[in-house]
Amino acid sequence: MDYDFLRIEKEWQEAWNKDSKYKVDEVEGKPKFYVLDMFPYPSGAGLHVGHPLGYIASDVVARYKRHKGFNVLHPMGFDSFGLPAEQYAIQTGQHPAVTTEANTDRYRDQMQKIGFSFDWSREVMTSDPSYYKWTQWIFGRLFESWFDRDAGKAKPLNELIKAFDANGNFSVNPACDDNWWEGLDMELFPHFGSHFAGTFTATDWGSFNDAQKNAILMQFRLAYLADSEVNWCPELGTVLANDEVKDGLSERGGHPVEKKKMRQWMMRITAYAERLISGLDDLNWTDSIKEAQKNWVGRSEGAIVRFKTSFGKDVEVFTTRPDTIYGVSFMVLAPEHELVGALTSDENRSAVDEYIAAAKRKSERERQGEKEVTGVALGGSVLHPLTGAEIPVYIAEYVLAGYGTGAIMAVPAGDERDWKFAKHFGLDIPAIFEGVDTDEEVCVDDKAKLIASADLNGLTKKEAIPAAIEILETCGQGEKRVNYRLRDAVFSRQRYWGEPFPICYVDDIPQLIEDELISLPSVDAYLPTKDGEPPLARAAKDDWPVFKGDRMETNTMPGWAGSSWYFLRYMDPHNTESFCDRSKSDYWGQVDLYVGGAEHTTGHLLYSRFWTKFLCDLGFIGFDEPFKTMINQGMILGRSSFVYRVQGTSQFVTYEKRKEHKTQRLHVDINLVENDKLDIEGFKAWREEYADAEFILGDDGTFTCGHEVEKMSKSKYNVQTPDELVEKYGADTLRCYEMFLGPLTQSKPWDTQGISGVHNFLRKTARLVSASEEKEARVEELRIVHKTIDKVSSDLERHAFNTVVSAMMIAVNELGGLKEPCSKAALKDLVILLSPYAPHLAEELWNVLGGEEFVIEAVWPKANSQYLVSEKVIYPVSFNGKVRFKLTLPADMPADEVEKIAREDENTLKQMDGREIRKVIVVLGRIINIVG
RNA sequence: GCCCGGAUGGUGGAAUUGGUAGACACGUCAGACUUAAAAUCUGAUGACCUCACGGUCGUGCGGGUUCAAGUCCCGCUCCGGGUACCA
Repeated sequence: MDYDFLRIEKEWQEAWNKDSKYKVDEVEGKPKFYVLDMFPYPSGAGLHVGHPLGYIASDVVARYKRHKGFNVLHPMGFDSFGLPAEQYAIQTGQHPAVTTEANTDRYRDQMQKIGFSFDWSREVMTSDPSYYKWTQWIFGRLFESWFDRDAGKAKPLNELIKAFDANGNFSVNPACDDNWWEGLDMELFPHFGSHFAGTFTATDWGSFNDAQKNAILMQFRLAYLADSEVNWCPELGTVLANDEVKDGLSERGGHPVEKKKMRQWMMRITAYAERLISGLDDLNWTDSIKEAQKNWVGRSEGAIVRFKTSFGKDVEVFTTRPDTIYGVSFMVLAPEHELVGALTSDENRSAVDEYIAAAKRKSERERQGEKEVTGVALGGSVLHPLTGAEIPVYIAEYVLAGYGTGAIMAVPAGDERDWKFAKHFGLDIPAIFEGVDTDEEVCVDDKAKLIASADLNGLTKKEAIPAAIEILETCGQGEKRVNYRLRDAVFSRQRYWGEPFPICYVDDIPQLIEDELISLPSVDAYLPTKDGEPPLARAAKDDWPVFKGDRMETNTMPGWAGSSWYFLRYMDPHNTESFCDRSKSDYWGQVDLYVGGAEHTTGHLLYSRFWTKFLCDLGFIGFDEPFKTMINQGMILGRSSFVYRVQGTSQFVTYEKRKEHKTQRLHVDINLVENDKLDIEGFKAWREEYADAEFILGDDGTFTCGHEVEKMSKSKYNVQTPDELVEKYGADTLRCYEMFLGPLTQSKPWDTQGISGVHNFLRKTARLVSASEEKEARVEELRIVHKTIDKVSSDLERHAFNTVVSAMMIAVNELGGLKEPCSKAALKDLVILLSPYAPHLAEELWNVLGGEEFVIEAVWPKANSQYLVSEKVIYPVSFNGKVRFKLTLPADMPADEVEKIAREDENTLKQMDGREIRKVIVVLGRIINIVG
């Protein structure tokens, strides 16, 4: 039988579609399994072979779980809001929705050709109004909620208002910024004065007008407005991400970028900091991802310490080592710290200003990477809270404004960086550790006992920390504090192609527009306005589908808004009454297996967890972690091919002889190369300049290309799309090959050299089946098949996708090596094993073997242990660990008998050569080791 | 700088709990079939020494534990990813 994969794949895809084989519904009583893939952004370039890697793995699992009797939810959709479509719209004027649709069509088509078992009836698209209506709705819930620190969960805002009505803010503990009242516009509260410290009574609250109440409530909402510093590029009229800024200029166009405070929507993810850490415990994720998330949240325990100044304002520092407070000899502020100006003396001012300006020009990254010790003294000083000593104040890049309080107390004796700083500037290093000469080296020993530290003398770090905090609390100069690195997330974007906010303003007070879809208004251009307003500001009142209040919010939501909850929408994609009916989310529950890249560790995965926890707190769903088990697939790198041109000529020299000439290495399109041999005619036709190329061939008359593993990119001509491979070898081959390449989690080069081996395996399988006969299965066939069932099943359970393919290859080789043709009965089980990997061929072969219905619905075979045990064991006999010969013995022979036979074997006598056997180790069924 | 991965033949990789290192596949070489080619099939293929039998070395490097180490421990090197000098 010829393996006509094109016909087979087309036919069976049509057959499955006709019967809607992959459409699922909730079935009470049937166990569910939810397999989710990374949400793709449909770019104009289409899928390349790296994309399907994870999709194939998840599809294999989905199919396997169906065979095992699970009701499998395996959906696909598109994260279709995004910058490239907007960029294209700016250039061409074409509405991004048009581009997006064309791109999603291409993606869908490509995926369908690979034969994924997605339930396409559940497809969602974040840019579809019927989807983003619910993204807006979730935003609305966040806007109308606060986080109760005492209860550790989010609650509706009206509960907070009730509490304010009853007791002011004395009996509630809502999550908010430190010194939240500093975020208020004090002009709104003329009667508060400068001593207002954030407490108000029920009477106060009752006396507030709407604007005042709103301003206060804004400090506690989970979605709130605040001034946030951004990279503003006036020329582009837009805000840039950190990595879009290089040396203070925009990467695109090289325009100046300035720091600017802008009123932005924010998400209070910090309220969930603790739960984002503790929730990791129950997840089946790799330790490295959990670690990265923990580090990102960055919990550290320590204390706030206040240092007095001469002008009445304290400088607060956060420290994890309050025990070393008597070792403080100077203080360092971030260059951006608000008190820098007040602490700077006149004679130091110009040096300070210069340092600040230099720091400002550097990106955050550059500042972090700086190894040199830099800083400058302000001239001013603060008072030590316990000793009253004058502490000089510096600014330095290594102190970041965004972490802690943006100020540190420096203890050079006990901190590496502070020590280097002190040495560099010749500052005091007070000795505070017993027996350590901290003038010579910094002390990092946690067991070191404190000296010269008053009441803390003789204590170790562990004992002294609580003691120090107590001292500070007693004198009112500080208190215990848990600090997080995590910052609230900016949720506004000055873009067109994103979700509009369901917000309008009345007298500058934001109002939530409930129960109405705010779809994107049409605009005349997708650029910011001349005044730097976002593109939506171009829409006139009539352009808006809904226009309320004085003006509409003109920012849009960021890319992660829609992708933070898509896994929920898949459960109930067409619901017009709710984002997802509770009965559906109760049935499908958490995602049982998520296959995605590690690049989303600190973005998408954190935001999804945040939204899931929030929706759970309000009772909209019944679980508070989205992804129970996660596998992170590795990157697929490209394998570039090169030709060598003799310099200054149009002569090209084959790889082996390239050193005989002075050559230039040029990328050549990998489509013109097979097994490193160049298609010379194709090469000549590739580009006009090569039409007259001459070739210095190898001794075998062929032209060999060089190669290198690089990132896949258009400019390197090494992009491999799945389409060509599907056409050339078939989807089943592509699927098997991507799995066969190696462990899913590892990055690896894409190299089509090995694909023929996998294709061959499928062809051999087809041949084996077509040669099979209707007869009873023989024991030797059953041994092979059942061994394979056992191996494939256990490998799939531990997600070892690559070794499954090897195991099936071995089975086919062994069955093919038998003297007689195989029985159809034995092959049927094998074809079921094959079906998750090569569903089309499996379906075809199942049909040939006379299988009932569809193979994709067949019950997964069970390995019969009767065929797994063998009567004999081949023992390798080693001497001092080196294998010398083999002994075939009955499998049930007891250890002492095995040892006896091994001792007496003539090979043993020969190996020992008269020496005495000191010891014999027998591991039953495994190995014999003789020590002598 | 810090954190997390990784390093096994010419290549991708296998070795699941410390127990025969190199499964499976590619590539290469040789052979069969063929007028020839393609396709297919068979065999060889870690390095070195040896006609052979056989032996020595061998999982990035240096040590260690063990009857036995790719696997465990200590110290390095190089590569990849993440990143925030996190006080």
